[in-house]
Amino acid sequence: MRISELSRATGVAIPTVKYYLREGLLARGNATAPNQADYVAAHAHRLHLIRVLREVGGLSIGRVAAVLAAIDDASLPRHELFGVAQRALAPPSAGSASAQVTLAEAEIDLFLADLGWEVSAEAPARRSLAEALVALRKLGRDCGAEVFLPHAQAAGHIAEQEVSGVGAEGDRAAAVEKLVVGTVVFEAALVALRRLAHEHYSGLRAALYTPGQ
Amino acid sequence: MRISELSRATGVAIPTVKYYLREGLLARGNATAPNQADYVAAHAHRLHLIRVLREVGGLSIGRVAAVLAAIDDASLPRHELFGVAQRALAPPSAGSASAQVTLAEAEIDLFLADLGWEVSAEAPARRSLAEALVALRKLGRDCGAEVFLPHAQAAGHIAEQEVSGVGAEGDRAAAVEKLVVGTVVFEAALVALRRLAHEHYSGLRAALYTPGQ
DNA sequence: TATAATGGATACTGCTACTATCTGATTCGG
DNA sequence: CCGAATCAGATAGTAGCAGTATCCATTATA
Repeated sequence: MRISELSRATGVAIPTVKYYLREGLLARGNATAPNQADYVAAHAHRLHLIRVLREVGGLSIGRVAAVLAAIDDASLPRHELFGVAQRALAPPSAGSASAQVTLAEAEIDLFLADLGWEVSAEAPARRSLAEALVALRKLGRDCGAEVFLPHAQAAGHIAEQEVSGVGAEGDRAAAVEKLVVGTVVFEAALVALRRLAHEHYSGLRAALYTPGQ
Repeated sequence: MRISELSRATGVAIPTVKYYLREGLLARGNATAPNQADYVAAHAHRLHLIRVLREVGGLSIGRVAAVLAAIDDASLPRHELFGVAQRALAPPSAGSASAQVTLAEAEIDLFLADLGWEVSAEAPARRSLAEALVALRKLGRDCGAEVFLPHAQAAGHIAEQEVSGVGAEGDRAAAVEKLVVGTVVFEAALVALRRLAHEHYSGLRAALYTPGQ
């Protein structure tokens, strides 16, 4: 497969493919001549993965690179895959937290302890949750971490099912990829479904179908 | 309150405040002299809202502007608020869908019908969900819309509680704002909680605490 | 009154994610 | 076997976004 076929097969423009090659996201094809290289199905798959992470997951190219590095790193022990994948997927938390956020993080820790959840102190999602709490307060809602209880229960439900569904089968790289794709794609799906459910449970369907009223 | 006090009170740099003024996200202060304007608490609140939508919600300035326009539009009837807010918050869906996505959308419609959910055909989240399904397929997972069933149930649960919690009290603008903030902030919280739950339910805590092994 | 800060306009910057162009092979249709 | 098209790779350029910086003629302040 030459670059133009790869491009056609995946729907990614040739200059973009070249850009990914330059950035090291995509391995170079097997060179058969100074200006001829052979790409195989694995290249097309990798290209699809890159695009899904970018477009569905909204990851930057740099973050995609980190995720791919985790997928490719054969030295990672299996039991660390989940953590590494999560860290690679996490948004680049803005350096040091404000005092408000640090305070909120402590509240979040208590909340998680009440739930019986054990998470590492470095989990990026801890910070995100604290920031969400601070956001609510800045906007005048005087609430504690317990506002998140319904969401925590729902999240716990899904996560339990998802984790049990990820078997140990397949090779290591395939397993990390599955983890990453699951995290990213089902997150997008969950968010979309919540919004659809909002629409359903609020009574706005009629309003949307008859916008004139 | 002068601009420097507004800046200090909210933690937003003065040039950034000026940028928001230029873009019309923030109303100008009441001018008391050619180079003196008075800002009030409402300005600080609006500034906080802008930052939350940007940083927690990840919205672009353009999208923030659309959301604020919906909040400020006094002519919107109350029963359309939810729909308008959702549309304003939605990511700018890339024009026309591919054939694959269009096909997936039909499957999603069936899936939603099976759930008994009634959503408008223009709901942007429908497209997002279809795109998630297409992403899974591009990566070699041969699955139907029913893979989303657990997520749909969880999303339904939360949405039901959230919708029932949003009363009709307060003035109209405050109500839309609450809707928007709830959608954005609890979405971020839900996503963070899912990741934390992943960490808890997979057995990776020990691995993270003793990374050397 | 000297110094600093203000509001507003205009111009500039840094970053990201591509695009475009160039070059010297190489392949392919006739 | 020849000329047009295509190729891989390198280098340079672009568009858009979200601020930043600078300038100006005031106005507040020590």
